[in-house]
Amino acid sequence: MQYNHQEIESKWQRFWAENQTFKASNDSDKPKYYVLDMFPYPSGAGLHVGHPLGYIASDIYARYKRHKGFNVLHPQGYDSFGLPAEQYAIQTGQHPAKTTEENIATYRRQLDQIGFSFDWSREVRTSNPQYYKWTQWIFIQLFNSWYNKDSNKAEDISTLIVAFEKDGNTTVNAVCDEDVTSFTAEEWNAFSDKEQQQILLQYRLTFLSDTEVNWCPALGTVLANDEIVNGVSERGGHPVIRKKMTQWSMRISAYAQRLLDGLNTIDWPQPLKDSQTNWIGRSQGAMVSFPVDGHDAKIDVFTTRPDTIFGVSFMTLAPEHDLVSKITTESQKAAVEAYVEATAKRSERDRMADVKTISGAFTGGYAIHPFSGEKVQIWIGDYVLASYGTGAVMAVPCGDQRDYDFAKHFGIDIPNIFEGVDISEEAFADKEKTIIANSDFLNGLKYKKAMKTVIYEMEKQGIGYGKINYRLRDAVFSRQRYWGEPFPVYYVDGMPQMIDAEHLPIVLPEVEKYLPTEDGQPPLGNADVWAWDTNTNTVMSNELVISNDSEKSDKHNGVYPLELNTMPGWAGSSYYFNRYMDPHNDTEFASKEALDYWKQVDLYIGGSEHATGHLLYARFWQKFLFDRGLVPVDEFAKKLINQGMILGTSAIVYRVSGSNQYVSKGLKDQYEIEELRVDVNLVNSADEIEVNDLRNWQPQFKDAEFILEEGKYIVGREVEKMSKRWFNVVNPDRICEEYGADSLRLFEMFLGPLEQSKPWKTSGISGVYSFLKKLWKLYYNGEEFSVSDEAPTKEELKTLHKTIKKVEEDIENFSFNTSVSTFMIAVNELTAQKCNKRAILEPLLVLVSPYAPHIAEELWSQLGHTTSISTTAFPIFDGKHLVESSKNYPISFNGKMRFTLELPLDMTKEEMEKVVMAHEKTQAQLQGRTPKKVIIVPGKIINIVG
RNA sequence: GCUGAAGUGGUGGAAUUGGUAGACACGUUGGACUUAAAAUCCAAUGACCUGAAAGGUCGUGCGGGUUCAAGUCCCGCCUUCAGUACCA
Repeated sequence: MQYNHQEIESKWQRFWAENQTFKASNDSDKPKYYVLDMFPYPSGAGLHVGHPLGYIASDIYARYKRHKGFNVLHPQGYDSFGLPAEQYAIQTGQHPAKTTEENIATYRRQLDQIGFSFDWSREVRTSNPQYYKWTQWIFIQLFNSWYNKDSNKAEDISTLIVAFEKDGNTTVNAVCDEDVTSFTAEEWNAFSDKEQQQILLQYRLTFLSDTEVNWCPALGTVLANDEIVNGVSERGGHPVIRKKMTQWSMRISAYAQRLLDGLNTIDWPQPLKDSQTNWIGRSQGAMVSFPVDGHDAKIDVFTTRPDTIFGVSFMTLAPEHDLVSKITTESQKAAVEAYVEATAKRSERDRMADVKTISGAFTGGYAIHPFSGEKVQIWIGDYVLASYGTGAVMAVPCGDQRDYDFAKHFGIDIPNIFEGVDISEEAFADKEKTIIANSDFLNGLKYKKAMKTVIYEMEKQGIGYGKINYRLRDAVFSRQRYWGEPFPVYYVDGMPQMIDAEHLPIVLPEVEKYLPTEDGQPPLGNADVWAWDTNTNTVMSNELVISNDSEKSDKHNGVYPLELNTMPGWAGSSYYFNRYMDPHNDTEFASKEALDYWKQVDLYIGGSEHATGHLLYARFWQKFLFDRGLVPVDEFAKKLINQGMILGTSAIVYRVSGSNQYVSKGLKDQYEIEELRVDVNLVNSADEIEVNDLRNWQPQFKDAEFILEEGKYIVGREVEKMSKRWFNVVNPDRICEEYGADSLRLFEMFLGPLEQSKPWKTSGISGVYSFLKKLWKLYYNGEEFSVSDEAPTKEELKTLHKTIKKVEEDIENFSFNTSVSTFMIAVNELTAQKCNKRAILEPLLVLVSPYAPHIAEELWSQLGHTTSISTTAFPIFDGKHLVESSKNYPISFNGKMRFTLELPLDMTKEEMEKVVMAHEKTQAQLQGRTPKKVIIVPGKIINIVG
């Protein structure tokens, strides 16, 4: 019988589904292991061969862990809210729920045909109301929490109210808005309810604020920093501008330090940790106040080099800084206003692209140096960013290159405060070599000592204080989109109110148009039924409640407007790993028992593109949930692996410019040509394309002429991202049909190291396919299935045992590519040995089964087993039979090489010592000296010591 | 500019972490089987010297170094990819 992958694979996929083979139990005596993939966004294009790479790797590991006796949780679901479904809805009027449903069905079919061991009974979908009920619930918990810097964790807002009632806000040490005003207990108690709510909003972990946001006019929504690439939107590449809007934000900045510290406790790839570290951007320094001459105002600046404060010769404000208009003198007004206007006109992108041009304007105002009392000029310049620090810098031209360039350009003084350093050409920024001079009480001090001294002095005189600044901004949480989680929020008198948890979920309403309303409100403004009735606690018609206008809404008997924004894409993905533990729980997002049992993800596999998005937000929510006692651990994933991308190999034809002639690759240099990408699926493994296939493919080739070389048309190749528009997408359906899922799985692993990006080349799959056929033939020597019960030979055992050893090591190290080679060697050796012995072939199947589960199950059942191979224990290497032929060992004496001996690899230490000793005795006799003692030490060299 | 990763045959990639470089696979070439093709099997395949073999020389981006021994360790360059970017 021939190896028939189609029959075998559909048979066992059905078997696994019917028997719920991979269903995980929340109650088991076995140790637990949680293997998680980043759940996919179900896009309309379906899966291409690049998508399953990480899933295959995690599936191999999950299956391996089951063989090793673990209770494995290996779930899958869909991150099903998102922009593409909504954009499709805008274009076609199709409801996003409908297209999402269809796309999920396609994904599920494609995933099933690859034979993953997912526990589908735990599937989650972020767009499912039963799921986003808990997204809304967590939002409410964030709203009801504040961050206590003394206990260094999030606490219930009620503890903050108690503190306010007792002492006002002067004694609490909280993370809050920067512009909170201080008040006493008496003042607090005298505030109106609305005033109190406004103040509390400045402390809550999710809060409303007028923030300058990244507004994308083309998409009609705000974008988070990580959704912008090079000044344009990540999706679609539309321009992005800065705009002030009232938005929900998440106080992730409260967790900046803990997000940094936590990185030391988790086994994540270093590059990913580095990019999170950079994103959080911790810098240590001081906050210093410079009074403004002649005004009742001061300029606060953050600096990492307070030790250089005596080198300050001017200050620079961001053009958007609040003080600019106030301090500008009459004579400078025209110049300053012109500069501010010019800066506002320049897009963020321009400003970023152009870092060379030095520009700025003098305000005419002066600040007073807090130590020396000297007057220093105040300038504005666009090299100072409004969004970082305080939007103002103290300029030390001798110690900072940008300040230096600015001073040189405008002819400002550059005083030197460093001992023995020439600053005539450039600034001097080497902290380690710094010795301070011309700086009063800091003279002669080195960097570290100067830092301590100056900060101490600042704090003593009330000029400033030591401070740690973070680049990490609070995350904007509102999106002007339809296809996202609605907020569980309504407004009374303009103040946000949370809907009681018992009334969740607040289900996304139907709308007729998915675009923003005419007056610029988010799409939910189009819903007819979108107001909150506090009498019945239900969503009702918003006919009466037209806007957030407080006067109107209050007149309507407790019916209030609901929040019109929806949550961003990362909301639902920030806790889904906890929901998998107990996905059908209707009273909690997961029960305490389930959370305590599974605790955290043991292995998480996904792409590195989520480094500063999902993976940072998820860590933030987990820490928050941990603080509030809702989860048992404060990092959600112990180990993480970034799988590399599988790239496409595009095919290129060359059109002779201005004609309908296409020239083969080898002759293209003789013409002036343009490159065109064509469907890779038309090209064979020799880069050859049939011109008739091309003619039929697209009308533009129909009447084309082809200039061939040796009768063939050869295409050019280019490795790039798999994408429909490059026509280089390879569909896994085709591969599964032609070669089978087991081949696809083996081949994706065989392509190269998991973490690396690598190009797909379908021609290479024949190697793994013929491996499977050879494996099959070990059991089917003729037409009939046959294995013998004879005792294996030493050679056969050697093959088996070295395979066990290597494959186990490989899986533990996630080197799945090399174990595929190991299987091939094993099959070739066993074929050569004509081995058909059960004692060898049965354990071999278990080794192969994580990689190629279908063929393994089939042969396993033909071997007479009635239970699934996935419940079988992984074979154990007995340590005895691994025998290599021999190897030359250099023998050294006092570190100098003396001679080499050929020793078999399976020798014990004692045996080796004997042989080497005998050799040494002979040598010593020949040389007429006394033999040295032989000691085998770990390592490659065998040492003889005197 | 900064941070990180990586440079090995025609190609993807191995190399027990300092011990016979190029495993395994693709591709190519030759052969067997076949009317033919597909499939399958066998052999060769880093470069150079020699008709071939035997044998030898050179070979892991470049230049040095450490070592009995370097793809692997150290120093200095070059190149590619990824992330980040006026962060005070």
